[in-house]
Amino acid sequence: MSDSSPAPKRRKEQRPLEILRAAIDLFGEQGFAHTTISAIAKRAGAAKGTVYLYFETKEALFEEAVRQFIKPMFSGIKLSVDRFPGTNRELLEMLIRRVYAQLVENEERRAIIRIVISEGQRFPHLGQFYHREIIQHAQKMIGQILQRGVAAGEFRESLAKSFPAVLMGPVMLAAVWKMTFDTAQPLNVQRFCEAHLDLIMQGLCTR
Amino acid sequence: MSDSSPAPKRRKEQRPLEILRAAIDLFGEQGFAHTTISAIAKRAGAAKGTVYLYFETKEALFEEAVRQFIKPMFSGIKLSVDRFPGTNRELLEMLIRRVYAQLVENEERRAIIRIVISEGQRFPHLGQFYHREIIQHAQKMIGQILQRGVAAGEFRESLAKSFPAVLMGPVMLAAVWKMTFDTAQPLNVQRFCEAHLDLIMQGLCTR
DNA sequence: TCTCATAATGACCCACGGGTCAGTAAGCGT
DNA sequence: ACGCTTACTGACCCGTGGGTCATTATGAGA
Repeated sequence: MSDSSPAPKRRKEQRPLEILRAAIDLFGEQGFAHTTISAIAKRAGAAKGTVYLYFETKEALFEEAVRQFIKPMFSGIKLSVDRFPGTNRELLEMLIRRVYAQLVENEERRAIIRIVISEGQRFPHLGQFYHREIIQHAQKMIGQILQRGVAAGEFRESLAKSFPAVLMGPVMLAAVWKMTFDTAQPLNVQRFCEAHLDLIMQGLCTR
Repeated sequence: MSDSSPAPKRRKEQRPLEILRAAIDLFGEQGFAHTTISAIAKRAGAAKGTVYLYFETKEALFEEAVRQFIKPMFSGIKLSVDRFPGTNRELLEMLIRRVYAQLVENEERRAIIRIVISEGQRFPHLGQFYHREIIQHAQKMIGQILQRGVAAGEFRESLAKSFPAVLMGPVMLAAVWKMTFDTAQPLNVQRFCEAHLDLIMQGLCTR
């Protein structure tokens, strides 16, 4: 018997993780400055002092919490580019759909994005870390798909190969929109995604 | 003699504007929570109490400062769609170039964007205001260009007409990149803009 | 059941910063 | 010059929240 929630005292080495979870939730909701250690402790079912048992300072807790949740962001998106059965066009399409599902439609992930943007100035580590863990991998993956697609005659030679990120522009906009303008004008992510795919695949101009 | 900086006491009805300028600078650099009224006052060459002569609370000052600088953002971008001499394609191209120049390359404007994203949760007014003053106008303008372009046979029928914002996605990404990842991997905005135009005009796929 | 190492607690300390207000001094009218 | 209005000042007040630490509670081993 014992444990569960009423009196799960003592004997816990999963405490740090519980605290990190609570922390990332609150930092995402309220930002760094407006989140108190007491609030984090309470949500984690612990006392304030317990937090300081595992983390030196609020800053340290913050950085570790964000890192903890940046790491797995890419694993949800990663797909084996090498062994994909379909065309490169289909692969790119699937990748983009997956990014919308993983980054735009998922509230916790959007919160991470907001945190990185908001606190990027005061915590340059975060921007660098996010770049290393997500952006770089994504760039490489997209670059690879483009290169193969061109070789296979599916894609034309475009400037996008120097800036793979340009393909993901609308994703960033959708994420920001959801966080910022959604009350003013709700965004239908599904249809936005379709418009995005339509645009980058076909372009605007007639020929 | 007199005035200038050493002892510009009293007699000022431009005081509020000086304070707003100082405020927007610091809010942009450090965010809402980390900016102190004393710091704003000091930068404006006034004492703390003076700030409270013109603004009720820190929140009020913040909202007014941001509004003050959101308003003119669109005027720098606006162009007369009706009487443009060139093609719709040229018009769209010029519009996008101008948006990069006004929003991405200008540090103060980027700061506004970061503020709206960062503080959008705690100050929903801001998101709504930005949407009303910038997003809505921009959507209308782009929608108009697309519509005419299709009518003139320059553009194909695309899903972008339901989501004009999708065209501006890469702009948002570039702005965020400059604020967040630029130390990790500097962004060449000029060339990024070219890649963006290339992409949306021509698309990726061969035909 | 008793002991002891240590996980956990929360009252406490104190720096910081939003907001106040009694006092100061700059100009203006006379 | 002399007052009088009022823009302006900054020392002060006090709530908040990061960080500490003496004390308590827990449970594993004897």
